[in-house]
Amino acid sequence: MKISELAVRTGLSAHTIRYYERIGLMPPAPRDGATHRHYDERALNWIEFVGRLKTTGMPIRQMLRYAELRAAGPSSNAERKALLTEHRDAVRQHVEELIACLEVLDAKIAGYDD
Amino acid sequence: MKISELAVRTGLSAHTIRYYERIGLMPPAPRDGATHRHYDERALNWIEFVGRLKTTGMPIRQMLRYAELRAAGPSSNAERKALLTEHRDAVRQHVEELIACLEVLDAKIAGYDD
DNA sequence: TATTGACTTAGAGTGCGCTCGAAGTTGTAG
DNA sequence: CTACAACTTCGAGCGCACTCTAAGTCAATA
Repeated sequence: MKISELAVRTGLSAHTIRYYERIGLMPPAPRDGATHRHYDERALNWIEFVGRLKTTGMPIRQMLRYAELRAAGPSSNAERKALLTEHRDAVRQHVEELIACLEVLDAKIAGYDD
Repeated sequence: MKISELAVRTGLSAHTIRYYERIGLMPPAPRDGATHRHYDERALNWIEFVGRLKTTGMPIRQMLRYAELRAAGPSSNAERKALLTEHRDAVRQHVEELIACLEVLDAKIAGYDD
């Protein structure tokens, strides 16, 4: 697919997709006759996964590390797993924090009914 | 207390506390003889609450709106409650999203054991 | 074949939330 | 009384993650 289609399907702008490639967050896209980028489903899946990392608060620096490991092939599996595990644990902790904040918010909101 | 003590007790820097005052996120602190700021427990509580709003992803713009309502006194209670309720609902939704992402992460991590 | 719209690059600009530096003033400890 | 640490203001600078502009190239349609 063309970059415009990928943009629509991921909800990103074509600008942002090129930016991701430029910084190394996406592998260089193959070109139609050395000019226009074209993408397959794998690229779509990757962007969707990156989106989840982003939603869960992973900074781009760390995503770049993961992308680098991915590009290095299966030999990096152990390190990739470690990276994701560490991130998952951080996310779990953050969720706990948010739930605690929700209780404070609920109490504050209830307080306005006095 | 002095700004340095408030800084220690909130985990913010004195720079950041002054910045919060400058942008209107904190009411202007009373001064010791028109010079040094001094704070009471109420200021500490406010910063802690602002910290929870921050943790839960509220942008400063919206905090400013809340701070403004707070400064306006009890007549703004209804609007303050509405603002917090809206925010709480957004946080709840975000927590749901994070939990969904956690499932994806768990699956991905488990996949490395194949 | 001519036009139009989507693509390309390089680089500048934006908004957020601080964070720091400089230069000067004040309050306390010795 | 002196030294010095902590305070003050103002404004510049920073890191992040885009976001946009300009100027040019390419491809499909009328």
